[in-house]
Amino acid sequence: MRGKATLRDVAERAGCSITTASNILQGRSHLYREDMAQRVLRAAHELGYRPNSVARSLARRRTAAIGVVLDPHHVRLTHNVYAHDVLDGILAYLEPRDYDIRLITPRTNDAATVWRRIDNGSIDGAILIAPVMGSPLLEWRHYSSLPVVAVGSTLPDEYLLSQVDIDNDAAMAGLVEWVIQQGHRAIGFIKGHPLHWSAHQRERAFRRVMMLNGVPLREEWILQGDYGPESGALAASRLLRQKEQPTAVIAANDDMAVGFIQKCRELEIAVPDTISVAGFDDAYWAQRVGLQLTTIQHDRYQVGYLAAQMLLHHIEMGDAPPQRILIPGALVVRQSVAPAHALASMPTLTTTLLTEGGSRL
Amino acid sequence: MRGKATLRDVAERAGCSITTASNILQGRSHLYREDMAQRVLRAAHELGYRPNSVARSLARRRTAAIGVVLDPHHVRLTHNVYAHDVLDGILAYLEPRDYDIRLITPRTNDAATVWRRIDNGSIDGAILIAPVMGSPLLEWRHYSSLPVVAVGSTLPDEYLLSQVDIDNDAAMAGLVEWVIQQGHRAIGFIKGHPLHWSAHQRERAFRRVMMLNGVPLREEWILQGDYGPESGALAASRLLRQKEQPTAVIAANDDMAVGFIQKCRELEIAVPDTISVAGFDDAYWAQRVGLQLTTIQHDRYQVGYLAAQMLLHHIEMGDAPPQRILIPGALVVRQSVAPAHALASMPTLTTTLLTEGGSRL
DNA sequence: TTGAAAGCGCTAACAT
DNA sequence: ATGTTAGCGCTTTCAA
Repeated sequence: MRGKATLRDVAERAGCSITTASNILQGRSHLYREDMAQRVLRAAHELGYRPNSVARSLARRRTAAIGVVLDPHHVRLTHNVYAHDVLDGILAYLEPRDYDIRLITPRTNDAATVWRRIDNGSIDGAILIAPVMGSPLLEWRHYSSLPVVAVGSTLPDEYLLSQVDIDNDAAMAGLVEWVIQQGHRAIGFIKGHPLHWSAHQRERAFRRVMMLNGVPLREEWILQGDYGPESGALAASRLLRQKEQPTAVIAANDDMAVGFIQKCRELEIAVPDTISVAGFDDAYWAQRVGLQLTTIQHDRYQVGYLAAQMLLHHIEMGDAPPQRILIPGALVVRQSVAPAHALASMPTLTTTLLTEGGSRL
Repeated sequence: MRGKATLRDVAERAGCSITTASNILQGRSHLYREDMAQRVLRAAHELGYRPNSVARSLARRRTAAIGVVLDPHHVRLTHNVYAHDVLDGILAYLEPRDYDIRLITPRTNDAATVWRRIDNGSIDGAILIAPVMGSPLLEWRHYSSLPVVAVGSTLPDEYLLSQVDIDNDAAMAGLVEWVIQQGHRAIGFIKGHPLHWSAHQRERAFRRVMMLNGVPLREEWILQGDYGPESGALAASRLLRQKEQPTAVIAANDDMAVGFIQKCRELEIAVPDTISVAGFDDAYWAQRVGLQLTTIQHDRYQVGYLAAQMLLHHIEMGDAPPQRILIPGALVVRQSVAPAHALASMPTLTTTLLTEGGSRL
């Protein structure tokens, strides 16, 4: 009963060679006589035989395991809402395919150390979760020949890294456009963490769409944040202290938007009546805690799912060229953004949207 | 440079036997002459040698990896706030000790299948995350001889399972007592998911303390929930439709409390003015989204950390007898519970508490 | 239709 | 102070 029986035991009990037992247990019974197959199968069952995956990996030279590596920058998994959903998607794809998942959370920035941990022969490939700028994970090519896919960071082509991510640029562009169409001309922005590519991509989209629409960019309304709720609150106190204030603020993610709104409440500034606030990410809680945040929703689960699929593809194909998949987001209109003036005319939308399910931009 | 160099290559280049190379690379250089050690180390470095952990595991008969197994009942990791924190604690303990973590999320309830996946020789022990009643994970003893620690479920002794959990009973008792001391005599309760031991433990504590204090238990105010926010909302609509209503409601967790409060807002019932609501768990968002939930805080991270520690202990000690660690919670008084009547006298507290940091009960 | 033999890359007695 | 040898449990040619 106990995980002790080896293939040799099975073979002995079935009265055959180890090879035979191995073949039959791997489903190649058609090579043998019916009764031989039966004997082996029965012996294995009676002994409660379970193949030792370590030995198998060694012999096969593949482990049927992949690594999920969290960038050391993201100290705790917990507060990384992004990672959970992605992880779920990864698991959903890999579990039925009998792949094992190793969770790797390096605590150092030394690339050699990091990669020694990752590529120690125990996995066939790795998914890198949201590598930030300067991350040791990006030095991949120097230290490893493992197939690798990055998720949660849309990296410049130079990195030659396969990646799956949400389309930050398009989604933010859609959001900004929509806010402008709500009649706002005085719009602030709270930037994400400067080490995240997504922060820059979202900001760039914001600036571009503002300019394209001839809406003046006021640098004093563009504040640095770090994707954390506190930084949103801080931005609020900074912004709301200024003499002139925007009628709407777009935060580069929901956490900051929530922090911002909290601070507004403390200061007794009405959202969205006095100031509109939009977020980005559709974080789990943002929708259910009475904030009614207007935001961008995207399918992080899908990101993980596709990344796993892509990785397996790379593992099988050998050295396929790097690919990039960007998944579109959807604008979710709730109640944290109001039209700029009651008098403003409602312009025609150029993007499709729903009032609470979300649709593709 | 590429993960190809084997120990044999190193030995060859250093001009020594494989054994020598192995010993030196494992830190036993004191057995050899200074220059031998240097030669080996240099050869290894030049070749970019990295030991193959699979081969090492096979030879050593231990893998230096542990499994973290999520009960199949918890479909998605994502929505299991509990799991994140625990996982963080586990990682924090194991990562520095050079243990690998395998994440296992069985999708079936067939115990044989589940355990075939878990105990396939690739881990030295497992941490079972919140096994529910009837979980295949609990059939452990029939299928595996792996050291195992359960977290997030305080199981009856019969299971002979080592476990680390929060002290549901004591914490809920403290909370209920405190609510009563706020002057409430009409108190409702929303139960957790019936398959969770914690749900029963929390309910039992509620009932006990109510009786002990001579506060009448009204069954129509004790509603079934399932730990999800929607079930809290549902309970609210059911409860608030009744002719007589409690002045306070204790939910078996924060998610349900949040759902409850949301529904109250929809129905324009003031919390805590008309009805007080207390939660349990101190979920990440409950504190920051303007709910100001009075709740029980506990250190889930610590649970994970201690569980990992306990597991390693079991792995080293062989078959130590099962242990149980219960971590106390702390009452966190925020603003979702008000005194029952302005006129009620403030009773002396029998538990220590803080108004926003929380302290041990 | 079956089995012998040679590994996979490393460790660990046990020599020398 | 260093090397020889025998595995760990399984897969996989290659023969028979």
